[in-house]
Amino acid sequence: MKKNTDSNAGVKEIARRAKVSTATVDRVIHNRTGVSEKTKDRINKIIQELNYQPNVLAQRLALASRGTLRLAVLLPAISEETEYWKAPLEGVNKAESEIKQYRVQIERYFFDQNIKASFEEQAQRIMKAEPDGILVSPTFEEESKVLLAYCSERNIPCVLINSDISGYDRLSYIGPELFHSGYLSAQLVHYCVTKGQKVIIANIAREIDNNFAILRKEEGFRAYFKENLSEKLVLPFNSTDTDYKTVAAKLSKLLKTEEKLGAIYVTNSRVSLVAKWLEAVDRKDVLLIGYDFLDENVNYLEKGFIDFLICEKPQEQGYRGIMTLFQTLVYSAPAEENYLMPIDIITRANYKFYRN
Amino acid sequence: MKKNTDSNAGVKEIARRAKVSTATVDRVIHNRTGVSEKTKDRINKIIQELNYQPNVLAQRLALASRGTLRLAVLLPAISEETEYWKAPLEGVNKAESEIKQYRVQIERYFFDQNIKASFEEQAQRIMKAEPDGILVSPTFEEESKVLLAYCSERNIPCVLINSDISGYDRLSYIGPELFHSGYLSAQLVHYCVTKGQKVIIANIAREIDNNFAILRKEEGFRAYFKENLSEKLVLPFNSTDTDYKTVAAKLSKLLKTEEKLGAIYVTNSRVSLVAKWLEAVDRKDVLLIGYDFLDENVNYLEKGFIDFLICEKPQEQGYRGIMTLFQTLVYSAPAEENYLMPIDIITRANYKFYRN
DNA sequence: CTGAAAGCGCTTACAG
DNA sequence: CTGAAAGCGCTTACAG
Repeated sequence: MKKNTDSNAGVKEIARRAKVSTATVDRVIHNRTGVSEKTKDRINKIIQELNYQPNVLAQRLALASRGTLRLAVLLPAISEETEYWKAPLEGVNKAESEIKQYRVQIERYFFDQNIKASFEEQAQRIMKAEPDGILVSPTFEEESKVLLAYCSERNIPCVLINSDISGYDRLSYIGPELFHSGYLSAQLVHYCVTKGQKVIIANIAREIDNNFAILRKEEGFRAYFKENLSEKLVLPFNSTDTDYKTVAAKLSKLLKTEEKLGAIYVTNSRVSLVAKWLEAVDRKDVLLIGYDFLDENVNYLEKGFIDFLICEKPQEQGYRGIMTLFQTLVYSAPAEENYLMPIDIITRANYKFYRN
Repeated sequence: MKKNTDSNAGVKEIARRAKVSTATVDRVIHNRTGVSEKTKDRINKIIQELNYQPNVLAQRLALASRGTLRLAVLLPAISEETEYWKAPLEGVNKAESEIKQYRVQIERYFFDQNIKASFEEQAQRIMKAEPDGILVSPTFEEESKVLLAYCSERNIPCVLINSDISGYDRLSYIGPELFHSGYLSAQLVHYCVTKGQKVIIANIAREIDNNFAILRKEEGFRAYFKENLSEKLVLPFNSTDTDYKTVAAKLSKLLKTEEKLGAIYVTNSRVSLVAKWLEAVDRKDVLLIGYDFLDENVNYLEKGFIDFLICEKPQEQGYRGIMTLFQTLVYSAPAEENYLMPIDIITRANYKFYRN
């Protein structure tokens, strides 16, 4: 077996040809100081000639002798209310198991989605811990900005997942493009309802007015109707109570005054509440669209009460977030500023093959 | 910085505790012969205690000193007829660039999808070359079986992508689950057409009767109609001519006798031919579903003549195929016998975010 | 059945 | 400004 053909020559070969040591070659490769212009040029020329590609394996292995990299992750806690956040965390775990060889340590912090102060508190803890990189789901805008400012100041890379904060320094945003997510849902509704049927857009969340994700999806949804049908067909439904009983009562009330109901679009993963209600009032004829590949939702998908689940790969968001931090910190690899997730459509017929 | 905490002790630490050399530890780890039961047990116990996890990096780096691994890939050539096969090849290329550090060499062989003999010929060339592993898209069943028999005999791992051959030894099948792909399409049609409308199922391919993929999708499609509507609504359309002119003429003829046409389901990537025809006869009202994220198809998706594209990640099939061979050959990692791809639904509203 | 030693390709602390 | 040597954690050919 040949080795050191041009295509896989290493630092040794370069050193030999340049009549220097591998240490000097290494210095040039990494643009470190302390090499005379003359030798630098000579070495660079040889690197060009050989089309040198570093062996990433060996690089990482050698790097392992350096200190541990500490990453902090700040995510909503998994609550009874929603298991959504399990998925990004699984993604983080998967990434961790892949890179733990390289002495990466991940510290996990959780906050209560409904309590602003808990976010603030955890953010403070992170800043005290001084990690090398941060992954955060910026549920609360103002409090997130504090964290982003801290990172910016100390040059700590910070990746946002699930929702973005504009106008602030961050390494990368990894998550859905919300407008088109709503727009797509409207398109599906359009395909499935008959002329003149009304559509409910249901926002079910503790906070709606500050919930950028919900508002943006609604915008996209309405934009489609404006372009292709009429906004008059869209009936708003808002509930800041998120328990089944209240939601069901409110929906029943709305139903009384509305006979030509064709579809309901729920702007988040609470779609199972509506599905439960549809089951209770025995209305399989109403098209129901909502979010996220959660057990309960899939359950109603199977039964036929949910027609479409929209899903934006939450697991991959966590996974890719960690990997992005890692690549940046270890190899100074450039990161995509906006990594938008695909908008997956899941039905009763294809959910068995879905991979988060 | 600590090292050798229990969680990242290596062979050295094991050797120290067992009072043997690392070579012996290595033998035990890899179940090699030539170690006395007694020391074997002792070492295994320590491995358990320390919850030893090998450092994959170091493993691979050390392995690099062994010979080159030679993989053969047999795929349809990219033709003017369809650019579909570009994607799996790109996946192969991506995998190659990730693992080329480990001295893996990939030899690519291409055959003409329409010429059985060309498949045979290339298969012969591969068998002469005696590669360590094979990735093949088994377009021609009988000829593929010859290749599979060869692999089986010599214990060469073989991965099939895109379509499967049952009853033969192979390491793994990576590709779509065709029945549900057809079934899902029927479900989408069901959502979108109104009562009593007819649906054309269009098979456009040189060979139809031997084309397992097409037949199986049709089965799934019909099964849905049988369960939920009626098979009588399904009109067959077959064309073994794949040029636009012939297809268009045939379609126009069929259209004359059929007034209540609601949708057309094309069982492969030739959907753009039908889209072109719909454009020519100005029938945007007909729902059109077909396969694959090809430029031309996406073009018609954008224009509104294609409504849904079904896509089964062809690029990932190639990528994962190579990775599976690699993992198996290098680490004796177990492979999933059937790795079924998700069935992605792409529309005008989400195609911009799709990632093959 | 077992071990000492060299090697995979790169990086670094130290000495000059 | 430069180099010799050790090290990352694992594997292997060779010697006994």
